[in-house]
Amino acid sequence: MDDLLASDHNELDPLERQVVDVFVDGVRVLGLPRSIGEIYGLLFISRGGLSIDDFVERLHISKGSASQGLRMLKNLGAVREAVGGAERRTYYEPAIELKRLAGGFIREQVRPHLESGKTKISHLAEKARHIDDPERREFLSERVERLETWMRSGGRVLPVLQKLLGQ
Amino acid sequence: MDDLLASDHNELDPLERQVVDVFVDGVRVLGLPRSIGEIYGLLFISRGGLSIDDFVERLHISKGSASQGLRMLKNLGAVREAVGGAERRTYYEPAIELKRLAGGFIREQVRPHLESGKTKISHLAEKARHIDDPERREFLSERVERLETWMRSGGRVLPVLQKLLGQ
DNA sequence: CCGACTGTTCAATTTAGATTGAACAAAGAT
DNA sequence: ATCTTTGTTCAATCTAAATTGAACAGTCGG
Repeated sequence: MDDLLASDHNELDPLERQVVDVFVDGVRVLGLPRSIGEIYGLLFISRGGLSIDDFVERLHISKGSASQGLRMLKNLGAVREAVGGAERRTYYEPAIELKRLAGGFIREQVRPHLESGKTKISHLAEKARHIDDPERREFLSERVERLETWMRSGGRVLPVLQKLLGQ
Repeated sequence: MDDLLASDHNELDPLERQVVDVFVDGVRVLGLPRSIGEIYGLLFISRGGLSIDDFVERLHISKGSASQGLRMLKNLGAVREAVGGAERRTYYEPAIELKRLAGGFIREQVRPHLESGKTKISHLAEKARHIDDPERREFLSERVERLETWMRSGGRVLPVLQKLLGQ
């Protein structure tokens, strides 16, 4: 609307760059793509909301990357669309409560794997039960049972984790 | 020593394959390479120790992969060399206590990142303190402080995690 | 209705990092 | 001493996944 002819030297200043890098590192540990870290990191040290084009210009990433990254971050509950703006353009704000971030990650990335793992393992348990050779059956059943114990431990740990991270 | 002319159809049977796949999935969630999951998975459902060539033959991976994978697994405390063998060849056995596995992963993969993160963030905090514009300084300091809080939470959670996973 | 603006999609490309395999080192066996 | 057996190293290669960007869909303004 205003600032026609916006000049294009919106480079990240050194401090911003460093914060973004911290998040890039952070998400890599979690197995998420770098762009996710960059986008969330930039949001995290910016006052007010940012639009897609802000990410494109300041991080030098493509519009496609920004769009997909923001979608994932929304799914993780790490980002929300700013409300109330009478604008057409949508602005994004970061969720900055660790509890919420951890919760989203657990819900979207951890639980699904845990669940599918449990399923596969219970199929394994069934198969193991029908092995002919008794020695082999016993051994494999014991190991599969151990896997089941692990999964249960995992399931029990997650809620505690979430509770502990809510301060 | 014996079995000269060992025939080479040591294919994984379906149940073994499935167990290995569970571990392949598992390690991917943890951000570790597939070969790590294959090697550990095969050990996990095998009685007695396995040698490097067992992994090469049965998993169809290269000797290099097996060697590097076993090294990483040793560092993680997930695998140990079998003792007592009068053999030249070294045999490997899996550690199957979840507590030990989780402990190794936390020690080798999580803590280092957490520590380096803490360092970077305390540098950031220092930098933020010297920003001229008071509004910007206040905002950035608050955000960096929040990062420090996150790191502390992370640090506090790990021991609890380890305790909970020890049954 | 048309044109400008905003955001999404997905096939093609790029890239990070996992895997390979040949050369090498170490340590027995003969 | 030489050959064999076992395991490691690391530059080259391969591959899975992230990123790009052009085409597309939707929507608002005039």
